[in-house]
Amino acid sequence: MKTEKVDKRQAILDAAEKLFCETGYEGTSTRQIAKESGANMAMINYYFGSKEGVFVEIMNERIAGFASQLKIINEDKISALEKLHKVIEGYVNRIMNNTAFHKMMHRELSLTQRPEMYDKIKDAMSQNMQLIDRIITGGIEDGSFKQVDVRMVIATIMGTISHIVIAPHKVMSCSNFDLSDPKDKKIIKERAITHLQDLTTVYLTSKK
Amino acid sequence: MKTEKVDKRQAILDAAEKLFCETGYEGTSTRQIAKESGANMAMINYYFGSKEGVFVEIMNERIAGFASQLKIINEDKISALEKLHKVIEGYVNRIMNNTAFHKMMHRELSLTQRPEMYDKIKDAMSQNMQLIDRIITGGIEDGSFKQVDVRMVIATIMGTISHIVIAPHKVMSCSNFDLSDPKDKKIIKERAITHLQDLTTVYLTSKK
DNA sequence: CAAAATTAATCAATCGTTTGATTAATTTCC
DNA sequence: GGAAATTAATCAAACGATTGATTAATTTTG
Repeated sequence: MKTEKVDKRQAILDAAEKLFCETGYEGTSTRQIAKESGANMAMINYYFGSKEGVFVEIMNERIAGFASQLKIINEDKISALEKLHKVIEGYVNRIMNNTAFHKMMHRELSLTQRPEMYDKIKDAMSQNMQLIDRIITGGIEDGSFKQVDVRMVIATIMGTISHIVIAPHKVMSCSNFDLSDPKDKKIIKERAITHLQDLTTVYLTSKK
Repeated sequence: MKTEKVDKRQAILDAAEKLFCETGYEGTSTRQIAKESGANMAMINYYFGSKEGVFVEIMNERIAGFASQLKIINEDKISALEKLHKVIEGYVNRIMNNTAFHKMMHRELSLTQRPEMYDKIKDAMSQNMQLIDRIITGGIEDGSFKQVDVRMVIATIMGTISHIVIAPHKVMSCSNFDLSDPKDKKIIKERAITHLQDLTTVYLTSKK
């Protein structure tokens, strides 16, 4: 029995995601998607209505998966700093395990073309920021953190992670790291986590 | 005298840059560029050979302008921390005065399609990183900075700025900031500079 | 006038989508 | 249970529209 014939619908989604990540939405044709997935071109419209329908489906799936993971942390009975460290670890892992999609998300965020998508990504991002905001603000209020520009600290946490993913790897590190190599990815992940945890600890708990 | 008839060539470049920023390279047609610039379609190929020729021209101009500005700083006879603060200020100003182009650059960086462009952006970014690297490394060597993961600190500086520019503004700040409003832009710029200078100071010069 | 700039018209290629037909699977009915 | 009817999945071919590019003719300019 071959594993070949699984699900044409899913094959289209997989191929489309890969191509969208690599060459962008406008840069990917339905014919490429059809060829890459092994499906007939008509199947794209049959299942998803349109090319944009495929895109929306992909983004919705991914965003839903993203949102569900992080919320429990803020309810833990641990210190604000420990919460923040947990969020950093979770965030780094999530993004660096989905680098291609994360790039695509950022690309979409910098376009004005598909407002529906833009709003969806914005909302998802907004939720994450609010979560971190509440943790830091909580830490400030209970005196364990000093007074800081909370939104800027959030920009630093999220921005650092994004930059590591987006910037070319040979630029990031002096040696020849490669994020597609699982071994190197693990090393970079740990460096990122260590750095951000250290940075936030020093910055948020330093005296005066 | 009308300001109308200036330079068709430049009009094409201006229109193309605006459109490329708004809707991406693949998402912009030569006909749109022609209409927006008031030039005939054939003029695009007449002056630049091809659509990609226009794009390359725009990127080259911008990147050249970018690279020329920052190098003097490292030769100043000031402390490593002061150098770093100057770099941060210069970097924030440069990027936040060219948000549209910066978004486009990042978009291009996340695609695999135009290797020539990719390499060009990579090299420009690499130069900037090396500059910052030398400053921080210098500070560590002369004992004014503590031992840190230099490349990660750079990712934090650059990533923070990028995130402020790329992330939706209503998400960044609690109130309704708008980067296209010069007044709000100035406020955000100063917040960003203050934050990053404060952060690097605390982090790089903290004891232990 | 000659060179440069600009135009409208046109090109082949590709785009996303739709069509009508065919096969495979499922449900309905006697 | 088995023929008939219905639905779902798949296909090759073609659709009109748009793409980037080019032509040849015309206008502008020095």
